[in-house]
Amino acid sequence: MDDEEASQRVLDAAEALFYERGLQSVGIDDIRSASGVSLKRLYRCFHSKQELVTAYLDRTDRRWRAALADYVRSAADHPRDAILAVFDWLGLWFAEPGFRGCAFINAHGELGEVSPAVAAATRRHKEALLAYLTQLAEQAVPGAGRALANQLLLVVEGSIVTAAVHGASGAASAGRAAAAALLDAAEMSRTARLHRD
Amino acid sequence: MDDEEASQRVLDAAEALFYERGLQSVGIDDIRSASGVSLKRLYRCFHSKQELVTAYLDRTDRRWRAALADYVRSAADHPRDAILAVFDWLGLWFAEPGFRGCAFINAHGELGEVSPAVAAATRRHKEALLAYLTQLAEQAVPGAGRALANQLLLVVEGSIVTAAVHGASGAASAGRAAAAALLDAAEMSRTARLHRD
DNA sequence: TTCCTAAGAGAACGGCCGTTCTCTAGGGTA
DNA sequence: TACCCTAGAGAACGGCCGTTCTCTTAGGAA
Repeated sequence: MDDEEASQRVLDAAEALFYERGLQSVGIDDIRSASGVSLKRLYRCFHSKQELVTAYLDRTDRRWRAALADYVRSAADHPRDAILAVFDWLGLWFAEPGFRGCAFINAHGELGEVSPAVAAATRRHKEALLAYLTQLAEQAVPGAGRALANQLLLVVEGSIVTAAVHGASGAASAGRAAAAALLDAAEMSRTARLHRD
Repeated sequence: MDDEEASQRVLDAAEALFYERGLQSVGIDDIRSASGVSLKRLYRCFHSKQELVTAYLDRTDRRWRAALADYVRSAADHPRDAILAVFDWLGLWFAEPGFRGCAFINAHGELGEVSPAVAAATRRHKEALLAYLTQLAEQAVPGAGRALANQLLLVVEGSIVTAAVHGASGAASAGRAAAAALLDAAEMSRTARLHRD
């Protein structure tokens, strides 16, 4: 086993444990025994727990956003459907066993004030999500994308949090319904704007 | 200083520290020195850290919901305004120095899987919030309160999370705009329903 | 004043955690 | 075979944390 594979194994174990139990509740030794990588090699690949946390958050960010974009791309042809497909994907995610909300919101709530690295990773993730939603919203309602995306972001975050606390039931479909209503409102105000000018 | 006053001081210190830094980052000794209450008395008033965490969450729940309801009651006369006033109050809260999101979402993200007491307190708080929103929504759009409240809850949670991560800017006003659009949609579908029947 | 109670201060204890160090064993090379 | 390098296992270390215990001191009752 070379360092590359060891890093992957460590990161896989860290992801599972950090996401399930939180950052501080998981010790390096838990990750060591779950990954089967020796402590010496673990510390050669990741120089500290902090570095491992950062790597966990970064990889989760990339994978999560890629999975969302892949689903939306393959599930929707029209811009409006793309936005609704976001909530379909959320529903699938919420129903996965072991779903426990947004890794970034959880990490931020736990260590956002204590660890600047965690706060920065969370901000990056949410800004990238907002940028993606803005792109979808701008395609659906040209000229109103920014404002609509800001609202959609709230609904997405709210769905995730509510699903995490209450269980999956209904959070995704309520989010989808809300998104549809917000889309309608944005489209209506756009046509009104066009008629006025 | 009697036990009653000591309990209050301890709870005040615990609230400030837990909310700012999270549950696990704050030690009993931090609370002891911040409150000026001796360790012996502290453990007489609260038999463990867990009990103190629970007391902190319970008091925060009561105070937070009372502050929201008081503001809404005094700021709005009509049901629709009451719902919008929720977001005005959120905007004031977000702007407070030291705002760091929802104490329950933070606690749940940190210890929701590890501590059943934290998970239960979070669920109670969010259910009470949903009940309150349902009551407001039912007054605003009779017959559609439940569905509207589910959507409003998502927007409220999303606003809080977004304000915590991104800073206060805009989360409350975007939430207010989204709530207005959702209210409009619910009212429109209600009048359509009335006309049809 | 003398005794008793209770409270405060903080030492002590057991345990865990992140990180480093040591010791041992094994595999490649001459 | 003899040597060296590396990696793994896990002990060791320093530090913190929740909780309990001890010692001292002050105040009230007789």
